[in-house]
Amino acid sequence: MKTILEMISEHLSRAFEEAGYDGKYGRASVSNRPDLCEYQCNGAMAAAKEYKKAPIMIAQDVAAALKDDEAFLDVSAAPPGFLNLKVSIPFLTGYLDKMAGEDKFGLSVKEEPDKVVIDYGGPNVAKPLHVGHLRSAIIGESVKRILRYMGDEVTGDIHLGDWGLQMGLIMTELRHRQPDLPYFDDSYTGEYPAEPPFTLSDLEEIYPAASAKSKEDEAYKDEAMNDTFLLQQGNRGRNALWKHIMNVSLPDLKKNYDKLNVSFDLWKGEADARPFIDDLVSMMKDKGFAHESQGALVVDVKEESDTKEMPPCMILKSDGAALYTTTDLATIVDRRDHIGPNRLVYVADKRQEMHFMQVFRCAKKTGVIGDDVRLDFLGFGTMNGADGKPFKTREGGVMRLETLLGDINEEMYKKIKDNHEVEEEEGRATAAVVALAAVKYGDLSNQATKDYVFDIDKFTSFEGNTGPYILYTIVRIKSILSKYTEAGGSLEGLSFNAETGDTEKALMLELVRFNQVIEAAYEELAPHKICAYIYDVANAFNRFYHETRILNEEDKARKEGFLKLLMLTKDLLEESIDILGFSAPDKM
RNA sequence: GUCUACGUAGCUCAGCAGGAUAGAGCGUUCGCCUCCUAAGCGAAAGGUCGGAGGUUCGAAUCCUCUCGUGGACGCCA
Repeated sequence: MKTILEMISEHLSRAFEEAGYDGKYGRASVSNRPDLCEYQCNGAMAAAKEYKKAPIMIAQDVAAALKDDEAFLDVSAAPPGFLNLKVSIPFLTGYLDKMAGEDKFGLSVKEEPDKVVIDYGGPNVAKPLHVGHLRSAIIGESVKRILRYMGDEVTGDIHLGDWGLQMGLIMTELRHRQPDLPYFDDSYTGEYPAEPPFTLSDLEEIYPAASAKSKEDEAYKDEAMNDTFLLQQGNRGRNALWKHIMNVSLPDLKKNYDKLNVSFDLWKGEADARPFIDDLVSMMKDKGFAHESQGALVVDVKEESDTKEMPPCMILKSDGAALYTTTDLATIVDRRDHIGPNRLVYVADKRQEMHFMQVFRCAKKTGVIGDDVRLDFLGFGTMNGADGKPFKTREGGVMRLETLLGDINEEMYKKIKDNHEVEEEEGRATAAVVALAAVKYGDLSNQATKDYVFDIDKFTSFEGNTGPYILYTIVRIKSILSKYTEAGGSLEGLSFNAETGDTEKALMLELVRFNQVIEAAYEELAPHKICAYIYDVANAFNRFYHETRILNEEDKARKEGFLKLLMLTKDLLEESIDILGFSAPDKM
């Protein structure tokens, strides 16, 4: 169904035409002066030029044409040429009725859905998830859900970092520690042990140690690069070791993403792109796209319109090894052949923008992917601490995700316990739900592309524009509804009030915005628009709640009208937070 | 150096296909629980929208310049 603005615009367009003007000027928008009106149209001022007529005259003509329109309670022209509109209750409740009766509140889903692969998460195996991985997971998950909600067929792929220098670093460090392991003996032909030569916590300690050494010790780094190269060349021992690393690391990653309510359809990684690399490179050579430059194999991706230097896209390093552009391109081949998407969305740190621009251009230029496939890069900013610098623990180290979530869960649990008596188990479960909402909403309510401040104190205070505020609103509504049904009331067959109070109508006016908000969030891949919206809805509800005694209302029909409104508000908020990737408890 | 993003209240951020008095939250001050969860609601104070030009009837929003901050600029990912 159409958005409420589209419907109002249709009425306006008809009125413009009736008054002798072009209907294109009849575009409505939500009022920015709620004290004067609910919706407004500024078309008369734009039309003034074409018709060489004072805008106020045009506005008056249109207002006159709308005089008997039942959609409006009040239409007036205001200088210099605004059209101020108030909608009628039947028009509003008619729209709400349709919303309540239709799937997805009447959202017009895509008639021709796209087949989309969204690439997000991107954790490196063998490294614990830390706060830096939070954004890609949270934003990617929400964007995936937004795309799906609009009807697209979406595949989420975690795209593990499982094939780069980091693997070589781990192997090198391991070799230094345990030189006798058979994996490093190229003459060894027997079966390798089934048990990995390390535990998860070993791995988590090995990588940072190796990484630090490689930065100081040139020879050490060369060794790591050699191990990486051997791995990529199919060296038997290195590959057996690689399997161990994966087997130890993946279950832990899954566990952590589960806790975040983030899930992937595909757990592929850079390593899975490997089978496609050779053909890809040959093709680029054969067709003359790739050429040798400073020892490396590159594809030029400069374009006439470029205002800046655009370095060529590097396909192979001078030592012949593949690098991340190679695996990203090969991954596109994999996705093209096995999924056949017409859109690819990458959610990664915005510092990688140049890289993806090169990959996209190279893919299109070399025909790896057709021109009809849309390639999008959604870059997000850095998560900073309260001091405005990249987020660190108090000791200055990298904070593990588990630690962070654990801390917030604990704070949350205390808060719940202070609020009312709860069973330990129930309180803990609620705490986890609310804490996750706090973290996710805190991230998603900011524009993804900007850096944002991750302030633990702010997240544990839970006041104002926060996830817990949204949940609290939902919980309030749930509580009222369940009180009503427990007392024997039925929520079937209720209808909206034909006469409303101010805050009641204000809430209705928020609810009807749903469709256009979701569409905007979809178009711009902008979850923060949904956050801003549900915050407005929650505010409107809480104002209504504070001045309305719902269950004590004596007029039965009126009470039922309130309850109908509550149900729709609750459903809409719950569906919205589901799109954002979190959920509400029954109590808090 | 080149390119790029951003600069809005003390702090953290919305708003930007131009529109009428620039909005929230936190913090500060003051009210509101005999009533459906006070993680709430109401009110006050706080801004020359970095600066300067320009386009326009009208600019936080579009253009140019300028200052400041962050980021990216071929063998890491």
